[in-house]
Amino acid sequence: MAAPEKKEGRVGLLPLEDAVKGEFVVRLPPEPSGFMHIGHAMAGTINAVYRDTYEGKLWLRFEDTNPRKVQKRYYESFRTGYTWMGIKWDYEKNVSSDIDLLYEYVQTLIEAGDGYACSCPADLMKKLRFEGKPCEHRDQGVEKNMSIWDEMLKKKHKEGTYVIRLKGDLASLDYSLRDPNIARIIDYPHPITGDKYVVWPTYDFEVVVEDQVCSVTHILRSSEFHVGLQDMIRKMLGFPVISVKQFSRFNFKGTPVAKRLLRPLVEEKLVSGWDDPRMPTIEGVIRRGISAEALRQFTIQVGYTQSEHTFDWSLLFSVNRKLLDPVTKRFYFVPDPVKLTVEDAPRRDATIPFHPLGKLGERTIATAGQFLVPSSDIGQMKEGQVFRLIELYNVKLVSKGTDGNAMGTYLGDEMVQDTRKLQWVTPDASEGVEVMELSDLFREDGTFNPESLKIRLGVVEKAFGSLGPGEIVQFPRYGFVRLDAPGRCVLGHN
RNA sequence: GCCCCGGUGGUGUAGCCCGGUCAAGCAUGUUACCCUCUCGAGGUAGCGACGCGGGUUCGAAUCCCGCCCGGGGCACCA
Repeated sequence: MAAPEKKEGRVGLLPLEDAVKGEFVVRLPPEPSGFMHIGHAMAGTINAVYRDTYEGKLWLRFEDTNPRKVQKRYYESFRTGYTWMGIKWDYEKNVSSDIDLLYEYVQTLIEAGDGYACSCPADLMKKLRFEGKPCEHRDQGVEKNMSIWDEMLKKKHKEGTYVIRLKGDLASLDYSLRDPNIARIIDYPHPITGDKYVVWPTYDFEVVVEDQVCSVTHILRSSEFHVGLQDMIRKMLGFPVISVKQFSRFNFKGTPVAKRLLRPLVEEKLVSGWDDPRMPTIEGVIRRGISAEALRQFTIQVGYTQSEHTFDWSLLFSVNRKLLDPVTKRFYFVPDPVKLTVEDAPRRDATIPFHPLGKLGERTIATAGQFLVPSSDIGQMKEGQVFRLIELYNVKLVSKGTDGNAMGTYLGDEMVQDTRKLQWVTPDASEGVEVMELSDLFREDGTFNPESLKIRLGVVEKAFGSLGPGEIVQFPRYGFVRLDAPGRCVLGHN
């Protein structure tokens, strides 16, 4: 009888039923108003993976239509972030470079009687929209609208005085369709275009035009935008329908991505900066020791859905660990060390491979009975107990000692079953190191977790000093760490 | 208040469109054992879920209705 087949889970992202190979265009639409974060990276991965599967093209398009929010350094954050992720985009543009084109579409709508200039105060308009009533400007005529529009472009009106609205559907139960704003005056220098423009298109209008201009065939992005409104605008402009697939935000437990929550942490110096390893920014993720490949594989594994979700970091860590395990060197790190003197110890030069499979080279450590070992191990043992110094020899604990001076006696080289094994360093071939131990930035109740960073002091073997910043190794019996700066590591996970 | 979208174990998902093969798969987590000179990796086994209530049906995680809960939208933000 044949054994029952083992079922497999989903492998890769679900296919897009309406995608055609070779005729597939997607886009990454970041607003350069903050540093790129892990959610951008995951959404970018999804788009890039589909681009590859359907042999299409990928746009990197900066949605920089609010000069008050946009900053130059953030454009670069996304470029370097996507590059780090291994995401290659086929085309790049800034929406701010298409302003004249966008003006033409605004004008077309006004001329067609679909748009009008409105000077109602925001709160009045809000009230009217809520009640479904037209404002006094709605039917003032194309000529009047055109002359105001011209004046707006000629900078004759101040910010906050006039906007261009669409004649939407005042009766719609979807309130966002009730005469939405498509262009407004923002008198503030733009990092790219300077003070050339003061009239700026709003997102929902601009994105519809840009997707058409970029020949986008599929929209795959997180779900904080209104499909209905964009469809309405698309229809008014005579653009074909585009396939939209929305997915909800990628949240990680204890690590929100919202700038509103993160900025105070930076400003109040509760974290070291936007690149603090506890932060969800790409810089933070890198410092945590997560590899781009791990993030990529993780994204494909979890996929995307429309339901709310909060990933446990352990899901990502597991992927990261499996990628790291076969390629990282092992170095002995002793947290909270205590001295151990082994009596009658033979002088021994221990040659130990950097990896259990022996493929990453080896180092030799000279020993003479003096060691540093973890205080927690000594604390947990009883006097008289036998343990083993890994790759070296057995020791019988004679005395735990007071003030961190344990004593032991040499008990042979032969491996003994079921003995505790301790990593060790020698006092004269080791150096101090501090390790940043991380946990959730925010507690369950949404407040900052002051315990989110703990500094563990310890000593690491001399050979570790040959590594450069950015390298990731495993400290056996402790975890995978990334060398952050000389003398400082970040514990990514165990 | 109104509109839209969701609710599968501790966590993330597959299945739902086209009802039976689902006494619900995979991953993560956790427990035990094996392996390993790491508390890592690998192996084996166990644990653990269809939001609630009705209905249709021989049969519902899948279809219908009501309820509850969560998220998003209703900006001169994106």
